[in-house]
Amino acid sequence: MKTRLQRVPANDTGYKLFEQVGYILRQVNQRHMGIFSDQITDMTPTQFAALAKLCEWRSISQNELGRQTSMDASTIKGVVDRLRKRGYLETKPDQRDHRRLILSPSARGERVFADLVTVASDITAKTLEPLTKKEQDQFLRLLSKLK
Amino acid sequence: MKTRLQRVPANDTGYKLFEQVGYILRQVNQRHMGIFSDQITDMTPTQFAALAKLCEWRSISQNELGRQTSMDASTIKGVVDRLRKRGYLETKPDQRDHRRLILSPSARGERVFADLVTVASDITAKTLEPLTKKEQDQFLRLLSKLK
DNA sequence: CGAAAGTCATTTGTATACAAATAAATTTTG
DNA sequence: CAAAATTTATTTGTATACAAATGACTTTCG
Repeated sequence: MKTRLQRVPANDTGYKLFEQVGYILRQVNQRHMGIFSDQITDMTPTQFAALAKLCEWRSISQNELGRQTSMDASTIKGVVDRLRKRGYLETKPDQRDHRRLILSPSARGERVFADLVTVASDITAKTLEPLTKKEQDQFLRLLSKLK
Repeated sequence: MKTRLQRVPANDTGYKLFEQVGYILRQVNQRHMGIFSDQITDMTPTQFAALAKLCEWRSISQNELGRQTSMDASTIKGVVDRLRKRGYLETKPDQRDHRRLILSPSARGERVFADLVTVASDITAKTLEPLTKKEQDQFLRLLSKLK
């Protein structure tokens, strides 16, 4: 049996890290992403969000897709590059506005997305599982106010 | 006046991205981190969490600090390296267990943390501002259940 | 019209975040 | 005790996430 490190904080600073909303948010997010990657192994939550919006819009510029999914220009670029590399979307230059890159889902992208919609709902359900149905509604209502 | 891109989704896939908890969580987290970096410019939320726990424990191994702050071994390593480089903490090898790296806050680290405690509470308050006091309690209670 | 301002996509740099592999040290077990 | 299992820290690789800078293009405004 080894001598263990101290198991109890030595110092009560009066600051409770565990009560800070940012810290709890981070943990909840970690748990959610764990559930996500258990159920969907070939795509990240961010990639899925981008693909979902793209399937909804059918045709959209890269930066606009970023705005629609709350990703800044450099983030959405990386996400789009990876989705393209895996054949989930196609790109073409905009003929009217030569700055823009127009994105569309590939047939494969649409198929994969359609197959994953149900799974995505399961993921949300599983994430909210610790709450009763009533609490879930309440939580989502309050959470949405904090966007 | 230029011809604008389509402003409305072309396709109703029946999938509501905006109702998925993971997506809203991400947005709330983004807003929170924005508030954080407005108020605390010389440290990230993650670095602050690590420093807070370190000031509480006074002396703790690197991986244990990671567990206490929900960061895996490689994440906490990077965070600790950056805090050390900025003089917020000191490291020394453990004499009893030669695998371990013992961390302690520097005098500067403790001073900076003490100064930031109030600001951190302001950040939490600001993050929760869209909710009434009653809703805030409710929200934190439900959020904590989802850790 | 033409200069100024704004937008789009890209690049670079920094900082989480986690998986997987590794080496060294320690603990557990047969 | 010695082999097996575990733990610790590190390294590598991939993927967000955002700030800041840039060049190309478009829009606005005087």
